Amino acid sequence: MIALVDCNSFYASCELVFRPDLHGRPVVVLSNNDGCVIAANKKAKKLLGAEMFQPVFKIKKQIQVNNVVTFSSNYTLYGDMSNRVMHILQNFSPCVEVYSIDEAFLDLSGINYTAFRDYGKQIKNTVYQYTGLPVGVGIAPTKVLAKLANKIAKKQPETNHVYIIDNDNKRIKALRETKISAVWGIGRKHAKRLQSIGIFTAFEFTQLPETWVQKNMTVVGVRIWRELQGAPCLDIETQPKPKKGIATAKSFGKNLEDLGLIQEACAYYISEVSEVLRNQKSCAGYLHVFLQTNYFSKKDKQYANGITVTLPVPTNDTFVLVKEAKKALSLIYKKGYRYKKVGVHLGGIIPQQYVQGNLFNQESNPHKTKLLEVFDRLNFKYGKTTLFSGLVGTRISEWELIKKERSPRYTTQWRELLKIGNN
DNA sequence: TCTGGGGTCCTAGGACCC
DNA sequence: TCTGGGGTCCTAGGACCC
Repeated sequence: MIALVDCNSFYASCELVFRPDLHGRPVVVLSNNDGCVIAANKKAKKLLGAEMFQPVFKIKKQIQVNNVVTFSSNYTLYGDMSNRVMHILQNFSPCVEVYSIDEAFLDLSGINYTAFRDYGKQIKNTVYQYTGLPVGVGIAPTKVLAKLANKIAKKQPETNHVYIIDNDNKRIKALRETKISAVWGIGRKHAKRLQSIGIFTAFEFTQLPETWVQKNMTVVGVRIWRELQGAPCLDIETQPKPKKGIATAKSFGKNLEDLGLIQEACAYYISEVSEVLRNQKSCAGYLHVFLQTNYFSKKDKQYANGITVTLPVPTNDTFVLVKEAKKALSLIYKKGYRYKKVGVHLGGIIPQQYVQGNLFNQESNPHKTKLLEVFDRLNFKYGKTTLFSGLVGTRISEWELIKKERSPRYTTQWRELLKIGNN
């Protein structure tokens, strides 16, 4: 059996842990640049309804009228809280797959099936006791069914946030009650397609012939189809696979026209992604850079372009990558536009130890490798921008995103520790 | 005025190899 | 009428996830 543990309204819950004064109030968390709502607690979902994931300016009124508390996103906090949760879960199974920032699959083989209910409760209670975060637990024979069980645990209060599918009656019942669009792995397109041929529930989907599913939804669909019938096709992946691409692209706080500033933002993103690259001990073979104007704007002239640079030798050296990125950017930059976003993407990623030099390039410089190690260590210990390349510049506030209402980084910065009392 | 960001997997088709 | 057969690699596009 497999358990899926999922934190409820994760971002909003993280904020509430440190703001008990807000309990019972509607709370939402906003995207980068405070543009859209990306998370909401139950209360806020109820009040804002389907409108929820709209851009903020469109639902400003409802937010005010309903007295909704808004937070800018604080990924440092969410990331750290997530790590704590995942650590706790390791105590409940030697085989844990961290599936996303707020959910994990646990292999429960070896646990007696009569004990699942207690075990699920224990997981839920322990996570809550240690972190203050509420979770739901779904237990079933396959991943897709565990996802489904988790959904039921969340929706039906009488389950007390733990639901188990451990026999065929329960499985069929769950399938009948689940809309096809709510099945994990079936997105908008396939849902529409299925509905058009009269398939509305997960159960009806399982009644389709396998050949139809294979033909119209490829092997991906077949796996879901089988898993819904209780046949496991998806393994639990304990070891995170090294990333095949690492990207970052963010809107600016305001539109930029000046190439120099855009290059500095780009250099900053490069230092972020190359750090990730070094962390997983890989090198990138190519670099893609793109920039674009604000495509929502009706009055601005529009322009978007991107360029891919193959690196002479795969590298994870921030300085080399920044230099290449800046050069590339100057090739696609056109004067006279108001740019909204720049992005970088590292690809062609291979393990560090497989990097081959080429005839015209020196082997990498050992001093430089040491230097980058020191970079990463200091920035890990004292915060992201303790040490940075001069190519990034010091005008970050000119392009940085707006985060008006970011909460303190309670758990990772000494200066931002939660204070209790008046002094 | 204001509109998120970062990933994965699969398939088909083209270009190429011997 | 019949025109070889078996591969790999790369890319673009589509679908999905959180």
